[in-house]
Amino acid sequence: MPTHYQGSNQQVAALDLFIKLTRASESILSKLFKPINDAGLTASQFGVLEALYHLGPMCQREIASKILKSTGNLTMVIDNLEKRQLAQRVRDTKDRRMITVSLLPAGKELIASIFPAHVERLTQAFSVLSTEETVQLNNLLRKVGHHVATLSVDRQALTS
Amino acid sequence: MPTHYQGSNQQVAALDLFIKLTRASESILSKLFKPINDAGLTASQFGVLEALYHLGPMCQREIASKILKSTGNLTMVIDNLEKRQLAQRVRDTKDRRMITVSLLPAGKELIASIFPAHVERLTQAFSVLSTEETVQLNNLLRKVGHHVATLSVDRQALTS
DNA sequence: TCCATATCGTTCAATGTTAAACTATTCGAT
DNA sequence: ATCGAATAGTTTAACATTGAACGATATGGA
Repeated sequence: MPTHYQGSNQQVAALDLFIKLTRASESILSKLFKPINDAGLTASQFGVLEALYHLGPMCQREIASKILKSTGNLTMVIDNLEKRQLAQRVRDTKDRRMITVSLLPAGKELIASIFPAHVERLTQAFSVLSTEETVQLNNLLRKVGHHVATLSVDRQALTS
Repeated sequence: MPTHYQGSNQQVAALDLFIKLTRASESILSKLFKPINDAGLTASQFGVLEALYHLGPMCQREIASKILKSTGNLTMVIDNLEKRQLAQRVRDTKDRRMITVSLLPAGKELIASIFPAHVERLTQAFSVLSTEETVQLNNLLRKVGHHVATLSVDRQALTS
């Protein structure tokens, strides 16, 4: 997948790295969620169930921030989980703006039955890396991630 | 962002790495495409225009394989580009099943005006890494990417 | 020539996704 | 106490995304 762009070496390297990063991520994601999709869950639904399973009941805004989605999106995803009796909404009595979402038995069973195999596949996927390489990758991603988070305001203003 | 899961060290490390990888990818993607969205293009539209810009006219199936999307999806994205006079469809006269998609002047101008700044932001994003670190990250991602691609058939059968 | 098969693109149904406008509720400052 | 600001969730419009079914076209072999 060569980059068809004539720029400086640094620019070509950045484009190349960007493509590799997103492709690796997408490739892992699609392979990983195939069995989950086959089990009848979308990635978003899985994300919500997993959050509720490991962190306990939460309001929708909390879930949204955990899985990095908009609250409007959460309304739809949880609608679909409710239709299938996998989760439930309970209006908070103290603060009636909030709705606490929790797993129903069917949802708990489902996520409990799916999650271990998911982790196993994930472990398999990264098993090609040595312990040291894992640490390296972790550090490099953290470095880039933090840097990009920093860029936001200044660069946004400069470049738009 | 701790992992709330009790598994083996290897499993916890894999989960952690997976989260970092996808978050880094998503974080870079969202920052990077913000200015492009502001310019009135979605990520998919940008992807199609960029492919046509750097690789020349192509049929929809080729575009789909370049940007890793389904052909059904391409129909919609190109519909939207056509509506805005950014690209055009031309039915192939030799093989009437195919449609060659090419840039219209407005599309060419738009992508030409957007792409350099895009590359610059990308370069900025990765500028936090040294040349050596860039090579490292590249190699690690290639390693994982290739391995995951390999897993497909066997694991899919085993785990579903 | 004719037919089975493959290929290209479209359509459909279902779900996801966001930003923005909106409703209901709460909270804080005066 | 009241009113303006903030917060939680919903709705809407527009676009994305896929898999599966489908129509049109091409191709190769009988």
